[in-house]
Amino acid sequence: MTNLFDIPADPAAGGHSGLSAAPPGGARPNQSEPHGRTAESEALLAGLNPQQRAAVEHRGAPLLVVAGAGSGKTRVLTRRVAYLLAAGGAHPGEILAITFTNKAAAEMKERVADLVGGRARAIWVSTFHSMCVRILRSEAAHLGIKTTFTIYDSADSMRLVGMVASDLDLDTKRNTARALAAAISNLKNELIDPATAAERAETDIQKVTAEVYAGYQARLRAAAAFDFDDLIMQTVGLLQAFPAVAEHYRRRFRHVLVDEYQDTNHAQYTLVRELVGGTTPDAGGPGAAVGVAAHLPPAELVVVGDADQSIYAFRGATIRNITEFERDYPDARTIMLEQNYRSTQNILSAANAVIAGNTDRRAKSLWTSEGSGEKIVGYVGDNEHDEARFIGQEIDKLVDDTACRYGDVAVFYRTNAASRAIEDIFVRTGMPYRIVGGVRFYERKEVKDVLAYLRAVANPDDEVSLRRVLNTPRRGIGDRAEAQVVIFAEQERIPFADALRRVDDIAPLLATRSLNSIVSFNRLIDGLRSLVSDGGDPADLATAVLDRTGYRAELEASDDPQDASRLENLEQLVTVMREQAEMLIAARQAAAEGEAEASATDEEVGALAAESALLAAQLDGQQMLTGVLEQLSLVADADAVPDSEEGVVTLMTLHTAKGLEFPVVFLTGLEDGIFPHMRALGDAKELAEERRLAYVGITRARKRLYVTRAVTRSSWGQPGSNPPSRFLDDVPDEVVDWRRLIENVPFVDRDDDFFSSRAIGSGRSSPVSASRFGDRTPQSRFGDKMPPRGPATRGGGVGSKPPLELRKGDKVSHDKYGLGTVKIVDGVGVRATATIDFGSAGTIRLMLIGGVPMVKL
DNA sequence: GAAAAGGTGCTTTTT
DNA sequence: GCACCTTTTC
Repeated sequence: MTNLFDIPADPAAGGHSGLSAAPPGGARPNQSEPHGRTAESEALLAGLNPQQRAAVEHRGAPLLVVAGAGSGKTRVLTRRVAYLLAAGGAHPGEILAITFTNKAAAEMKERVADLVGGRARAIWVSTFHSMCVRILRSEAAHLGIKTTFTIYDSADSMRLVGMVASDLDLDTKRNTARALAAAISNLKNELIDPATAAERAETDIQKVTAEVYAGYQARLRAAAAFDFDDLIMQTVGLLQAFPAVAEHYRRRFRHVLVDEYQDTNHAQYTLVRELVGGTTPDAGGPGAAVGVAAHLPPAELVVVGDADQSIYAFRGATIRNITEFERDYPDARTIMLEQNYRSTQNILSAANAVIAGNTDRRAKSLWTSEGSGEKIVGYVGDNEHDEARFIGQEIDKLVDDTACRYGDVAVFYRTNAASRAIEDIFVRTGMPYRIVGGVRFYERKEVKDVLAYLRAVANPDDEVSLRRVLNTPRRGIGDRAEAQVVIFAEQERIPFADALRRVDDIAPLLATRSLNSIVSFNRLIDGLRSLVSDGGDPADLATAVLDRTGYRAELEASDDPQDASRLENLEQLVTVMREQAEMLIAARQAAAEGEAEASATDEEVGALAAESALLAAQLDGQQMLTGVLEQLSLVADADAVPDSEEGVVTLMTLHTAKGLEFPVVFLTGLEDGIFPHMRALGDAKELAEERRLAYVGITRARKRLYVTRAVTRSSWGQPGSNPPSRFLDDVPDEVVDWRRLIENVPFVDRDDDFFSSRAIGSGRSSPVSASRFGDRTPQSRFGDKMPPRGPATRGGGVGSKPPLELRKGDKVSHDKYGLGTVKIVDGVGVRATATIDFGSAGTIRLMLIGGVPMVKL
C-alpha cells in the first residue's frame, strides 16, 4: 500500500469533495468591522459581565480566554459564534469550533442553533478527531489512502503492537505491548515519525520502541487503518506536506475556536496553528506554519481554557499550550473570567484552597455573589461499604427532606474499580442510579466481536479485525491453522486476507477440519460483502452476522446467565446501528442543506437545499457501513449522556465529570493512595495533576458538596488502610461540617480484626483514642497520632493462611463443587493435593494451599 | 481442538 | 476479586 505522503506532486486545487467547498468569494477580510449595534447583537450581549462581553465582542488578534470553573466559558463561546454571524458579518461556513467531546460539540451546536437558527447548520462544530476524519476522507484521493479506512481504538492498537512485537521475536506479554503502545502514542503526540524516533533513540528501550513503531505504522497502513493519534498526526502531516491543501482549509475557516485548550497536546496545538496560518516567532521551528500565502491573513483564533483543569497530561496534554499562548501568538490578548456562576462560596473556598497547593500557577481566585450556602459535609467511614452506605442514606434523606431529586446527585470516584462498593449498596437498597463510562458498551467482548466482523467486511485489509473473528465463534480454525496462514502470507509476501483465500495452496499443512472451516469462512465473508453491495444497511448486516456465524445460536443455547445479557447487548447494538444509520443520513442532509443555504441567495435556498439533501442521502451500502463504523469508533461515549435524567443518581470517574455540573456532589475515596492515586504520590508533577483533578471534582458542585473517605478499604481482594487525603487538609475547617471523623491507626494484620478503629459513640470499646471534630482545636484535629504519609499498609494475604489438612475419608464443602469426600491425599505442606469425590460434580484433584475455597466439615 | 482448572497480575484517568 | 492467560486433560 502506498505510504501516506508518497505522492510527490502537490495535488491540483479543486479536487476537494463538497464538504470542504469554500464559501463564495473566497477569503473574506479578516477584521471585518461589526455591522453596528443591532437588536440581535445587543440581545447576544445581554446578561454578560464585562469580561465575558469583551471576549464575545473581541475581533482580530488571537484571544486567550482564561476561564475559571463555572465562569460561563461555554456560554461565551456559543455567544461568540452567534455574535460573529449577527454582528460580525461572518459567514457560517467560515466558522470552525473544536471541542474535546462529542457531547460538548452536540450541545454547542444546539445552543448556537437556538440563537441563530438554520444558519448554524453550516458551522463546523466538531471534536479534533471527527474533524480530522472528515479532512482525511476528503483528501483521501490525494493521499493514496482509501476512504473506507478503519479507526483502531487503543485495544486494537495494543493487539497490533503485540503482532509486530511477535514479528520481531520480542517478549509479547501484555504489559510489554501496553508499554510499547503508550510509548508509540507519546511519540505520535509529539509528531515524531518512526525514522526520527530511530535516529534519536539512545537507550535500548528507545531503539526497540522505534523499531516496533516503524513496524506498527507499516501494519496500520497495510490494514488501511488509523489509530487515534494517527488521525491528528497524519492530518498535520497532510497540511504540512501539501501547502495547497492547507491553504484551502485556511481560506475556508476564518474563525477558529477551541474549547478546553488546556487539554491539547503538541499535535493538536500544531494542527490549530496549521489551520489558523500565520507565522511563528521562531519561524522554521517545530510547528511553524508553512507555505502561507502572503495575502492571506491568519484566521481569527479564540481559545478557552483553564490551566487548573488540565487533567489529561497522561495522554500528552500540555499546559504549556495555554501558559505560553502569548509567546506562541505575540499579538495575543488575554481575558480572565473569575466570577463563578455555579457554586456557593463555601464550595469555591474549598476549591481555591485545594488548588492553591499547586505552585507555579497563574493566581486565580474564584468568587461568587451567591453567598456562602450550605457547609461542605464530611464523613469518614469504617470501610468502603460504610462510606457507600452513608452516601446512600444521605441521598435518600436529601430527596425526602429537600427539593432534591435523584437526578440532581452525582457520585465521583478516582478509579472505575471504586464504583463497585457504591453500586453494591445502591443495588441492595434499590437506589436508582446509572454509571457513566466504566466498562463501556463498545468494549464488551461480544460487541467488539460483531463490530470486528463488520470492519472486516467493510475493509478487506483490516487484518486485526479479520483475525479476531477468524475463529469466533469457534469453528475449528485454531492457532496452528492460523499460524500456517501467517507463514504462507509471509512467504508469498501477500496480505493475510489473500493468504486465507489461497488456502488450497497450503491444504496439505492443515487439518481437514481447519481447511473446510476456512473455505466456509471465506464464503461467509463473501456473502456478507454481497449483502453490503446490494445496499443492505449496517443493522441488517449485523443481524446477518449474528445469524450466519452461529453467534446468536451459541449464546441462545448457553445456560450461562451472562450469555443472556450478552444477547441483550447485541440486540442493543443492532438498535444503535439502526439509529446511527438514520442519524448519518440526517446529518448528511443537514450538512448539505446548510452548505446550500450558506452559499445560496435567499430565493434559491429552498430548491437547492432540497436537491443537495437528496444527493447527500444517496449513500450506498459501503458508505453507510463505513460511516456508521466511524461513528461508533469516535462516539465512544454514546452511552454516556447523563443529561440529568429525571430520578437517577449519576456515578462516574472524576475525569468523566469534567465539564458537567450537579446540584449535589459526593467526592469519595479521599485517601492518600486512592486520591491522590498511589502512582502519583512519588512524583510532584503527577501530584499536581491529581490536585487539579480534585479541583475539577469540587467545582462540579453547585449547592452541596460531600467529601468522604474510609479508614479501611479492600483492594486487590485484600483489606488495607490509607491515611486521609492531603487534599482534605487544605480545605478550611470552617467550611466543613464533619458528620463523623475518626482517626486511622496503623493497620493490624489479623484476620479477625480488620476493622480495628471505631468511632466514639459506636457503643464498642475502641483500641485507640478517636475524636470527633469539635472535641479538639481544628488545627490538631488529626492530632499527632496520624500515621506517616505513604502507600497503604496491607493486611495479610491468602498465601499466609495455613494449608488445609485433610485425610482420606474427611468430608469437605467446596464453594463451587459442594459436598465431597476425600479419596486420596498426596504430598505435604504447600504441595499437598487431595482427590475428592464431589458426587454429581465429579471427582476432582485439588491443591490444599491456604485460601482454597473449601472447608473441612 | 475444546473445556476446564489453575495461575497471574492488575488499577489510573480517555478522545 | 476478577479477567484473562496458560496448562492440563479428555
